[in-house]
Amino acid sequence: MKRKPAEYYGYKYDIPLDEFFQFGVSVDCVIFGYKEGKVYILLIRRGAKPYEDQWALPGDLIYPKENLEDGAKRILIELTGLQDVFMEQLGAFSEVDRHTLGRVITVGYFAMNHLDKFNPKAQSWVKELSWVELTEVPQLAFDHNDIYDNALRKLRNYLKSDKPIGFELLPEKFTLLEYLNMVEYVLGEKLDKANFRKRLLAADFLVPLNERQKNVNHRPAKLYKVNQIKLFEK
Amino acid sequence: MKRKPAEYYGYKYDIPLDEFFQFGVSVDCVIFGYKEGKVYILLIRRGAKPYEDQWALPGDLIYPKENLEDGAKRILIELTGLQDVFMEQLGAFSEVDRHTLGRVITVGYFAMNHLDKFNPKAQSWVKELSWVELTEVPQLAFDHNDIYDNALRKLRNYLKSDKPIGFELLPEKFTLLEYLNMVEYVLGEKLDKANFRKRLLAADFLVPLNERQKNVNHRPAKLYKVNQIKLFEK
DNA sequence: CCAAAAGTGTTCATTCTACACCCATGG
DNA sequence: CCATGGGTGTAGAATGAACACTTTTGG
Repeated sequence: MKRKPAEYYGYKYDIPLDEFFQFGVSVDCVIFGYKEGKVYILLIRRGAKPYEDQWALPGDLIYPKENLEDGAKRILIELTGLQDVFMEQLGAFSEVDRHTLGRVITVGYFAMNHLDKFNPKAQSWVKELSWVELTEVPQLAFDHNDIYDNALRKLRNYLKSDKPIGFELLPEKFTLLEYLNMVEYVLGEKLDKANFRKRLLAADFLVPLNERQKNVNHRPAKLYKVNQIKLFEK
Repeated sequence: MKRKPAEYYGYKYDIPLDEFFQFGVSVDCVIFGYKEGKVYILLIRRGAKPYEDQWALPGDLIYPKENLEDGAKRILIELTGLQDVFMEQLGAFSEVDRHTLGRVITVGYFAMNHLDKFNPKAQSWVKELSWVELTEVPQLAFDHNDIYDNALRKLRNYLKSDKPIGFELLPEKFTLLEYLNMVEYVLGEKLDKANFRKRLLAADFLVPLNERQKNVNHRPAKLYKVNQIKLFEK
């Protein structure tokens, strides 16, 4: 995109206008995944400087003709093949010295899905890719721990809220207890089973299926799925 | 900030790395102000292209060595003289064609204060400055209406939440009814006076003063101030 | 029959809501 | 005395927390 000289626009800055246009912009994604009772985030081992070989959130510079959301979706698809996933912006992180490559502002994104569907594939620019349990998240490159903390806070708020977005983490069919266990895992606290069931069913986001668990050595639980429409209305 | 050549970092992009570093980054502030029962936001009439002469949120490109928060504070101080005001990030707005000057990503900021203290002063780059009632916000330049909508939603959530941040809007000493009227104005709905008082006082954010209204032709109301410490703890 | 998890019911305390009513001041 | 807003009390409904209990399956 060619720019006209600063005088045209009437700007009067104390440094040349060009120096304002030297920022890089990146997105970094906190991708939560759930499988068999545990919640993970997707981390990469960096294959490029700076912080080469260190663990980091998956992220990338966005292209000159790309907006942030498309950038975030691109990363998600490249690494996981996932499309049409719940995604939300976390905010911008902009400390002057956060990136050694130059002045780079990053915007965090938050995504959720269950892990049953896919095998993440490392791209050329990534040395290693791994789902890491929430309790095991190591020190990360850049300010990525800040971004992660932000995302975890948001996830917890969602799980506690009237609009339990956390369903996105579960497989299509799930039991109420499976959902409860996931919530307890993320919140790090025990909740009352009976009250949890009642509140959840009263909220009317779930549709009971004519299906039950199989091959369990106890009374099989009823399976539910999400009523996407009701969830969206809230 | 000088950058090393792309090869040094091991990046392999399909376009030269320099093209990633041509973004401008700006902040735009939604500054809420309260006076005598009404809530306003501060708007400027632009003195530079693009959108010259149109109404817009006050904002500016951030400097190469400045982070977003400092940029937002700078704008607030330049236009209003206000320092140490409650501020919060709203998120990034990044549509590719949102700015004709070049590729500019903007980050919205949210601030609140009461208007009794100060007279905003237009800077050289601003043709006109005005406090506009919430109900009268016109069409704005760029995507500024989106940013404003976002901010208003946030303000409403705050006023409804357990942590009523809206105190920032009020003068140092205020009556409960004054606060109620402000909340009703912003939410656009009537609330029950008795229940509002009870909930507010139970939340324990307010300190009653040994002072009452003067020269009113009805029973004078007790004045309160905010217990900043309690508010911070929540 | 037992173990284990599914699922229900009941009680009590707390909070919310609606609304009636009394109080203090200026004029 | 009245008008005006300030300020309180209460009853009933709704919600939430704690916990005991019943049900259904596999083995």
